[in-house]
Amino acid sequence: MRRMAIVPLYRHDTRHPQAQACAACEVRSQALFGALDEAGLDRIHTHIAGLDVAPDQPIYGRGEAAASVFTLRSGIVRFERHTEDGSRRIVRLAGRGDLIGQEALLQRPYADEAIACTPVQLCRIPRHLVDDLSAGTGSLPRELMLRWQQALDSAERWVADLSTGAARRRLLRLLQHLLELAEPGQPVWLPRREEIGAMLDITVETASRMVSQLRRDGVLELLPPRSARIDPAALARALREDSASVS
Amino acid sequence: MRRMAIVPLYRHDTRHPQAQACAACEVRSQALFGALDEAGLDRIHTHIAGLDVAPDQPIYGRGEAAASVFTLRSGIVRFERHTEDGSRRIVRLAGRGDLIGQEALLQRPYADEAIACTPVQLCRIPRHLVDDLSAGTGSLPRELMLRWQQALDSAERWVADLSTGAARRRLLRLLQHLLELAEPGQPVWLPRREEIGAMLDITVETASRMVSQLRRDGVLELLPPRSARIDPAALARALREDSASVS
DNA sequence: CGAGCCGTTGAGGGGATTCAAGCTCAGTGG
DNA sequence: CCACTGAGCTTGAATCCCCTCAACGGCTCG
Repeated sequence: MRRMAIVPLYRHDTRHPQAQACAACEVRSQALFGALDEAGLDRIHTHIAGLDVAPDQPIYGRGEAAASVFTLRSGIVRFERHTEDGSRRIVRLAGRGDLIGQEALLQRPYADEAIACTPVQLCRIPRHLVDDLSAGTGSLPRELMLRWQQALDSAERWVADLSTGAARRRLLRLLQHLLELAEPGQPVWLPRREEIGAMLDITVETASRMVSQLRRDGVLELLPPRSARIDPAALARALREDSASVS
Repeated sequence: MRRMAIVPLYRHDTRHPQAQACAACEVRSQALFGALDEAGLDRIHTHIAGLDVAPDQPIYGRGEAAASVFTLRSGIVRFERHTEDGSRRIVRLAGRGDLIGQEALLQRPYADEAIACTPVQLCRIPRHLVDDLSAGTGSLPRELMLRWQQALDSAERWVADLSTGAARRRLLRLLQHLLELAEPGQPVWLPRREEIGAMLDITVETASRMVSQLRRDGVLELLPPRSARIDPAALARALREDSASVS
């Protein structure tokens, strides 16, 4: 049901292996433990598990007892909620360097369902490890609050940008967002039409029509297995024209 | 433009007046400084300003340099964002006991525009006061993270509940939300139709039609100056029937 | 009392949904 | 090798919900 294989991390002799692995981490500068100095890293004696999660596999579920937070090393994760009538809505995305499942630090159950959109690599950080490091006088608490603020900002942007206006504009904004999440130069991940529907609260048919239309408009070029090349200039132009027609 | 009159707070001789005022605060149990014990309160030597803000008056604006956080003692506050094309969207509400403007603690500009919906009473807490109190070994940092998580949850619910589905259902969900924000037994605050529009991304006309319809259905009873009595049972029934018709 | 804001209601048009059919493509098994 | 299948995507046609435009009444306030 869930793939949580523990992958081997880089090891070294002179310092604690976990500290070595974290010091060598390619997202350390943006990730949570970027806040730790070398001495702080050396205090990491708890095992941090590296996980790979395949697309559409859950990382955790809403309501589950939360014992760990995760740093997203690569890939894209979506957060879903279900409404009482059974329909589902994607409320936010997370990308490289983001911290997810922070509820764990408060001994709260996870608030959303977190599911991998693309192949995902993450680091599972046990709650007590963060607790121990926070107890000191370091900058970790502030760093954590910063992540929370980032998540809050992301959720509010989801309301203002992706849940407002006509379907075409919502899709254009989504493309902008996906462009930011993608590795520079690489093609962007393009969600399934059904996923686009759950993100923008539109039907698969409408999502399909809008994507096709943007393809014809030269904003988008489909690269069949769930990705696309986006022309940023054409995207910006489309957004401008769209605004103009309204006002 | 903004009313920020400093109202006198209760004073006493034996302890620092601010500690006295906070200890006597009627929302202390839910508010931020509820986390402080008596000793902690005694360390509050900085002046905390009590403010009254009239409806539709801003508390702070997006992008403003943020020097203070606020505890909402009574009333309802809305958070707004503007999209590039000029339209505005309400992305979240805050009620009694909520902490607002937490970005200030991170030395970040305010992320949204915060505006009073009803007459609002709040406590303005300077950033350094929180910094000083956090430096100790108290539970304040954890308490702050809890507020952030609450805000995040509120924003995500805004996406899942108030930005999803048909207009009627969105309004029903909004009424539920307003019911939770109201003082028990008191009539709920009913936003202007234009505000309902900005909350649910519908037009004033649609908002008006839906409100009138719910009034005829007995869910709602208008109490003209911006408030209403809601029949919780009828509301629940309406939501159930609405779900049934979809599935 | 007129001006302006707010709320309501109607009529018409447009955009999204619904229902339906057909397409591509990967995987499976004869 | 190729029919068969099912999932995902696309497109069309009809319907419906919401938006747009418009007019009007109640209310407050200068």
